[in-house]
Amino acid sequence: MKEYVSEQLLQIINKLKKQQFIPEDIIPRFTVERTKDKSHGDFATNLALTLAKPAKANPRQIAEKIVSLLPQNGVIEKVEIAGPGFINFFLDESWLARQVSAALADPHLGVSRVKNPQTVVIDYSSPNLAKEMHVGHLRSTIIGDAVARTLDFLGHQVIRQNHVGDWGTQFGMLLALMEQLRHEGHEISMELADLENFYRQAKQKFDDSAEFATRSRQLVVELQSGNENCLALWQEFLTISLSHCQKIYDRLGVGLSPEAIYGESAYNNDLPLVVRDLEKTGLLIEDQGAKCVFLDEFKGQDDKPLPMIIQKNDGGYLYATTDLAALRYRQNQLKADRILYFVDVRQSHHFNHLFAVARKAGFLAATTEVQHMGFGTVMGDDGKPFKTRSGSVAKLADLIDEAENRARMLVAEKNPEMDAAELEEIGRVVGIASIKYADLAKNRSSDYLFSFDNMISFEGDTGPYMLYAYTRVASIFRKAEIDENSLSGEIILGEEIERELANLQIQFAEILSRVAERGTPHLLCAYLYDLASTFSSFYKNCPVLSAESEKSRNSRLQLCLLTARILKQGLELLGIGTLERM
RNA sequence: GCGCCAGUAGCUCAGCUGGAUAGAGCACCCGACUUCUAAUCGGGCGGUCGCAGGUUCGAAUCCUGCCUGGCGCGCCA
Repeated sequence: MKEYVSEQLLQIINKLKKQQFIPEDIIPRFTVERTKDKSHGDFATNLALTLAKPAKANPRQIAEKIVSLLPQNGVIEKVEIAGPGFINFFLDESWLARQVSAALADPHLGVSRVKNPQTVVIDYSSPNLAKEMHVGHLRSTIIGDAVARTLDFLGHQVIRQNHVGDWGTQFGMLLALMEQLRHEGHEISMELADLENFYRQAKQKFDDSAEFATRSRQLVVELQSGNENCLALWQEFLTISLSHCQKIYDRLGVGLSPEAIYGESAYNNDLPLVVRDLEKTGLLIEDQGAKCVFLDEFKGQDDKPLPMIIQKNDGGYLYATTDLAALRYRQNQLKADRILYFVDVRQSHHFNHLFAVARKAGFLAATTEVQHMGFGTVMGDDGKPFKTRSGSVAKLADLIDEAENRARMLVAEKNPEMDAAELEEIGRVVGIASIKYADLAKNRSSDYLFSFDNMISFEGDTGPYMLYAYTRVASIFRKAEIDENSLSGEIILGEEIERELANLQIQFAEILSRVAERGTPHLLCAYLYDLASTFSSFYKNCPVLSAESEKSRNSRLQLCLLTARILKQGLELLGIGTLERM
């Protein structure tokens, strides 16, 4: 209805131009916004204020003129002029009520699919397979996943790409260690159970033993030249490492499966083609033995253009080459209309550079959107990147364990009589919800402080609060023993809080499209929190099952039902599961 | 040195394309459970929006300068 109001105003602007009230060539930059203060109605526009200068008139008078030109309609019940010349719109209550009914009748909750679906490639998670997943992968994984789910829900064709680090020099020492251990008669899969430890061992040997280091380098060369034994060993390593990742994804409820895996090694054969294509465009320049691309827009020290090194002086390729190959593949093979990278914000320079080179080289169509959805660092209490108590990088598996344990203990405290199995299940869901909600609720691009105490607290704006709000609705329906599909009848918005709740419910669609556009799930979190807390007030003030009339009871049950559905759907888009009781 | 990002209540964070009296949560203080789960709700306390200029009818938001912190800057990813 925001669009509806904007539409009406645009027509009025045209009328004002015809009347020569304002000059023909003026394009007013006005906004229609939801108001913060209910006394200002549901929407407000600053149109009259922006027209004051071109019309050479008092904004309040202009506002009156605009209001007089507004057509009668069933959407807006009342219009007021306020302050310096704002126009406030009050939504018609019965219209609002009908919107609620319509959303309830729609399995898609009143959210329409986009008219022009895009093929959106989403690059997220992308862990380095040489090591275990750690806290640094958390944000990419869950924010990327939430955006992927949202785009999918809106009707886009989403292609998830897990650009795992499965290639490079570090694999030499890992393979060398595998080889050695096998030679000594160890069971490799056992040794790889703790990947982190395995990596440490390999690194240690690499640093300590010249012989081992030589063998490692040799294995890298063999691997890259396609030696079969070497590839088999490498494949074995990947299989185990990928299963570690999949375990984490499954625990976190992240929608990444082996199908999404398309790692660095997948582009090996494309790398020479990237060089070939770049040579054709004349962009490739040899500098100090390395093949580079220089763009004037990217300058380093001394105002000299910064190179993007495509091929090293020893013939080896770098991440820029792989990233270019990936862009090329996503454009040509996957037919992407839009490509999103959920990668640490510290790489923003690299991505800007990359995108510019790719455009210049013709790897990207002019219409293809490509965006680096950078995210900030997860910090510890000390304001430094989050570490464990022992000072090492926190493994995701350990983080999840701790969240689940803490959640289970708190749930047990609240429900001393709950049986172990249910406790386990609830602890699991609450623990994961806590981690994910705390992260997703923060603005993507800035750093944030990781705190178990804050996120698993059962008070305030937390994952557990959201889950709790949902269980309260669920319990009404359990108690009422009614089939939710049998509900019908008119929605009555008698109480202020009911009106507020309905008003929020019909905003779901516009929130989702903003999340999809900007890649910012925190907007959805804020919205759902708003919905949940408004529901809590409603729940307190408006008896549902014991409402004063059957009509009111029916109406309130429907408000409850829509709240529950939006909460469940919204949390699902965030990748957070719900519980029927807790 | 150059570039990017950040600085908002005691703490953690929102604040949309410049809009009305800068908002939440936590903490603290008061009040509310014979009634659908009090993991809740209502109220209070708390802010020179880093500083100084500028643009504007209007600036936390845009521009300039400065201060503080973080990050990045040729063959790692």
